[in-house]
Amino acid sequence: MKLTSKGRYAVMALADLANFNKTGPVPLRDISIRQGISLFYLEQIFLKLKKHNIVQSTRGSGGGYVLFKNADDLKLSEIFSAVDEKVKTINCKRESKKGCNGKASKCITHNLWDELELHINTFFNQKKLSDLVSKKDTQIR
Amino acid sequence: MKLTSKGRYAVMALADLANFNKTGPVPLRDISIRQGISLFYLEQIFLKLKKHNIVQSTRGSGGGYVLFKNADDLKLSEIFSAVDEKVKTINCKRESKKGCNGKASKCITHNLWDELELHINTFFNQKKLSDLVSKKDTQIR
DNA sequence: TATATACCCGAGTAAAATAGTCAAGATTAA
DNA sequence: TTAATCTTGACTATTTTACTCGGGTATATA
Ligand code: FES
Ligand code: FES
Repeated sequence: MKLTSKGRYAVMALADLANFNKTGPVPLRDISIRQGISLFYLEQIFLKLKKHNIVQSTRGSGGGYVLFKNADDLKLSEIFSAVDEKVKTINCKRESKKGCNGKASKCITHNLWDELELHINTFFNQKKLSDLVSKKDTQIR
Repeated sequence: MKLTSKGRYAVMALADLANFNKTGPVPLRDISIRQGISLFYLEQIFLKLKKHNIVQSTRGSGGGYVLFKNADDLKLSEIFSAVDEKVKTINCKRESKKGCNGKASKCITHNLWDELELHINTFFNQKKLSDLVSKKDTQIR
């Protein structure tokens, strides 16, 4: 049970972005250097973030990315779902109808994993990107 | 973020065991058939469970496994740790001292993942194997 | 307009983790 | 003895992950 680097990097990069985009678009190269994440990998990630309206882009020289909404309105669950970091604890082949192994009934552990998934998702739904941004910046405003 | 089948199977198999071991040792073959888990794979899993004193074994004909302690005393966290199903959300190379990428300071997301890990482990610490066992059996006693 | 900066996008690949298999043996009840 | 059952270590196939690459397009600015 672990996070993939895609999810971790996405949150990291967005937290970085939130810290630096007050002065304008932030290029990926800066984030790459500051956070030590491969530029190519970041490109992949930000493409998805853009498609899900989490960031906006400006092309060309002086361009980069900015957050689409305020950091206090951005839930971690949105970020994760944008980059396909899913919480997947159950094993049902067909999620809605049949249980594990194609049997019609649910297995003995099904409800447990369901609860677990709910428990984890609650965490991601409560946490906002702003919870990560350095206190200094938010206090100044 | 997902559970491995080792963790899922371990809990499944132990729940099955808890349901059937009142009459004596339960052979893996029965569990394998009832739960649809490969016998070979179960062998691997139960070896670990035995090493961690979660089950006891009896060899030979009529043998099998029984729970080492009561189902209400057995936390899911114990089961998971026995089969190496770890909750691992952070990326620190050296867990105790240095942060990600070998930098001395913690990265911007470190505390977040720490909280997440705690949140998940709380769930596993609260849940007991007995929470999975069918109500019928427990009501009879 | 030339040039550098930056995003855009689809493929491809190497390494790691996972899931599952197998063979040969030891112990015990009947 | 024989069949049932656990014991152990090693092996392999598959899947997932993490990352790389190449060849674009758009835009600012000198
Ligand atoms: S987890 Fe859904 S039926 Fe087993
Ligand atoms: S997760 Fe520990 S320093 Fe980044």
